[in-house]
Amino acid sequence: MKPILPEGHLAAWRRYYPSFWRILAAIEADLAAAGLPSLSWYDALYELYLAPGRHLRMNELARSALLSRSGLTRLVDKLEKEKLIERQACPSDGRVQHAQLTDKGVEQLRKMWPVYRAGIAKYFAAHLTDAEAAQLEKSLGKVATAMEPPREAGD
Amino acid sequence: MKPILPEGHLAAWRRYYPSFWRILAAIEADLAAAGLPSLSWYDALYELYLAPGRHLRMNELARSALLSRSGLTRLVDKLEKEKLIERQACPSDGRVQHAQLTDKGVEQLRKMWPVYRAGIAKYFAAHLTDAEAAQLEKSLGKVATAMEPPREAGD
DNA sequence: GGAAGTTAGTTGCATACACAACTAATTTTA
DNA sequence: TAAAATTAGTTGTGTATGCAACTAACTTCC
Repeated sequence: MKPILPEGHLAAWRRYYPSFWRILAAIEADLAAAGLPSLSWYDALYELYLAPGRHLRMNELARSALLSRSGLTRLVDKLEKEKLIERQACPSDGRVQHAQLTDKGVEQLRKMWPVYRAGIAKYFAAHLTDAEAAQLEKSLGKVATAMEPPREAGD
Repeated sequence: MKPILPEGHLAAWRRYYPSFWRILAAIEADLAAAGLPSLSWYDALYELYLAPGRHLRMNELARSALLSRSGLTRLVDKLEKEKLIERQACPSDGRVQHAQLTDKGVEQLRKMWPVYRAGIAKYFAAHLTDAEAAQLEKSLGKVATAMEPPREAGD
């Protein structure tokens, strides 16, 4: 097996990988220090916030929030207990549950965003020029798009 | 709180974040499918491989391998049980343990690398031109360098 | 040199997550 | 329409990880 992995690309990966982990840990620490829940809560709430009607099926939410379905079930349990979302049975398909963002959920997003934004600014954006950010967005956009539909069947 | 986070930088973050998670999940799946251990094993073994004498203190290894000290202790337990590393008491300081890479550990790295490399190539590098990879390396290098010493005391 | 403080590593405990097995509901097939 | 296959979500179980508390060893300070 000899895949095409030029030195320069490997060097990029060797920056990409640890930078992400360290930024993530720093942001999580900031959230925890502010008495706020973790980024996985934010991700799920934010995906619902973006969705039309502010609701998604569990399956869709799992995909957007980068979780397995079982992981999503547990996360939704916690979010529902905090009344940040509500489970709603789908009238047209008895198997489907919708996760519906509540006003309290929107409020939680508003509380978390300043801390999250500050973390992105401090740990990530502060080190990039406008041009670099634009270039990064373009390059990683291609990567992200390619990975987007995490189907199991071969491409 | 109004940190400097221009739109373009936020857009870059919104690509960076999910692209990383998805690539990581794909690579981990490939490793598991090949009957190999996870990336955290690779990271730890590789850091030891790079270190002079192929050994590091637990503390140093925890930092390089992006783990908490307790997490590292548990990981080293497992690596040692597989004889991929050995714990060695430091002669000059009785508190210190060194993790020493064994030949079997080097062998494990050699088994994992082709799968890991193929994942990097397929999920990451394939979508980037040489110029983009170079630019990414430079930009994320600045980010990574800034995050590098994860000290707890305020900057 | 001995008490107090610091440092390195480990262990107890709690949490977050994935995979596989399960249940229930829908769709397909004959 | 009844059986088989598929799909959505949940639950059982195992694993990885972090934080806080702990132990042991070194350093500092008087």
